[in-house]
Amino acid sequence: MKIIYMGTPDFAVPSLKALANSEHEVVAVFTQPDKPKGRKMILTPPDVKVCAAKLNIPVYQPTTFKDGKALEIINSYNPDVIVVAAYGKILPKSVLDAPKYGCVNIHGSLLPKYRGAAPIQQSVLNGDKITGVTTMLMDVGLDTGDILMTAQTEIGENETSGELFDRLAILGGGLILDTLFALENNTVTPQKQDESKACHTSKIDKSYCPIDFTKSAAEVHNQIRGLNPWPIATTQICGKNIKIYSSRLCEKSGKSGTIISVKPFVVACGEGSVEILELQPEGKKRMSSDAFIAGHKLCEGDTIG
RNA sequence: CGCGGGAUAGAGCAGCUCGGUAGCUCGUCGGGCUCAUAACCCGAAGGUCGUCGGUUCAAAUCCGGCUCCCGCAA
Repeated sequence: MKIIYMGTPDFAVPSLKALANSEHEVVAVFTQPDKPKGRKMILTPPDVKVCAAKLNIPVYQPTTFKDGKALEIINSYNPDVIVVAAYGKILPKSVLDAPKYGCVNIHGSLLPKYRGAAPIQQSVLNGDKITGVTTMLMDVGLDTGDILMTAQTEIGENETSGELFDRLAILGGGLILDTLFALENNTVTPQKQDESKACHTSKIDKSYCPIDFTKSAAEVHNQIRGLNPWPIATTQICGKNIKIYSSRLCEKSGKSGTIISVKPFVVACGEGSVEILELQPEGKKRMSSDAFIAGHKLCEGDTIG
C-alpha cells in the first residue's frame, strides 16, 4: 500500500520504521513544525522528522490543515491509507476521507479507555496492571473511531511511563502492520467503541508533580514512575526542590513524610512507605539516593515534603 | 543579554564572608572481630580545588575572562 505517515515524537518512530521496512511504501511523512526546546530554546526537529530524513522520505510540516494546502499535497500522493501516531494535530474530515482506506490511528491504550492526550502516563499513574495499543479508523471525534485491532501487555510493578512508552511503541509497530494486512485483505471488522466505558485523559503538566506523602505508598509510587521521564515527581528536602526519578514500594510504615530509614532511603506515606532510589536536587545532577545521603546529614525521623 | 544554582579524591558534600597544613560521609584496598553480614573496630591509598589570567610574601578562598553541568521560566 502507499502510505502517508503522520506522527511527531519518539513514540511514533518505531511504527514509521516498521512500515518503511515492510512491503508497503511510505511515500510521505507529516510531522509538527520544529520547535524551540531546552534552556537555550534551540530549534529542534521532531524525532519523526529525523527518522524520515534518514529513510529518505519527504517530510511536510504544515502549521495548519485549514487552508487546504496540506490536502492538496496529500492528494498528490494518492495514498491508500494515512497512518497517524501521536501526531498532535486534529485532522479535518476532508483529510480523513482522502485515502482509499481512510486514516488509521495508533493509540497508546486499550480504547475506549484513556482517549486523548496522555494515555500511557495515565495508565501508569492509575496503577493499571494491563494496557496496550489500539488501531482504529479515525473519525472527526477525539479517539472515537471504530476499533480495528488491539494488542495487550502487562505493566510491570516498577515500570516507568518512559519504559512503557518504548514497549508500546514497538508493539504498535507490529500492530499497524497486522492491521494494514487485515484491511487490505478485508479480514477485519471495525468495532464501535462502547461509549459507556469511554474516558478521557488530559495532558500531563507540572501541576501533577508535587508528591503528597499522606497518600498511600502505592499512589506515591505510581506518581513517581508515571511522571518519569517527564515531568518528574517532586518534593522538598531541606527547603530545596528535589525531583524523584524512581522508587520502590517498602513494607515499613510510619508517620507520613518522615524518613524511616536512611541506609536505604525510605520515606513513610499515608499507608506503607516508599524507598527512593534516584533523585535530583535543583541545580545538581541526577544521583542515587545513596550518593545524596552521603553528602547530606539526614536522620531517621526527619520529615520531607 | 529571561531568572537562578553549581564545578574540591571514584561518588555525594563542607571549607570561600574573614586569604595561611585539603576536611566530612560513602566507596575502594589492607588488617581485625564475628557462625555470619549491607554490621562493628584499626589502618592505607587516592585531589595540579573546571580552565586562563590578575592581586598578594601567600589564593580552593579575593578580582576579571572562558568552558562545561543543572534547576526554573518558556
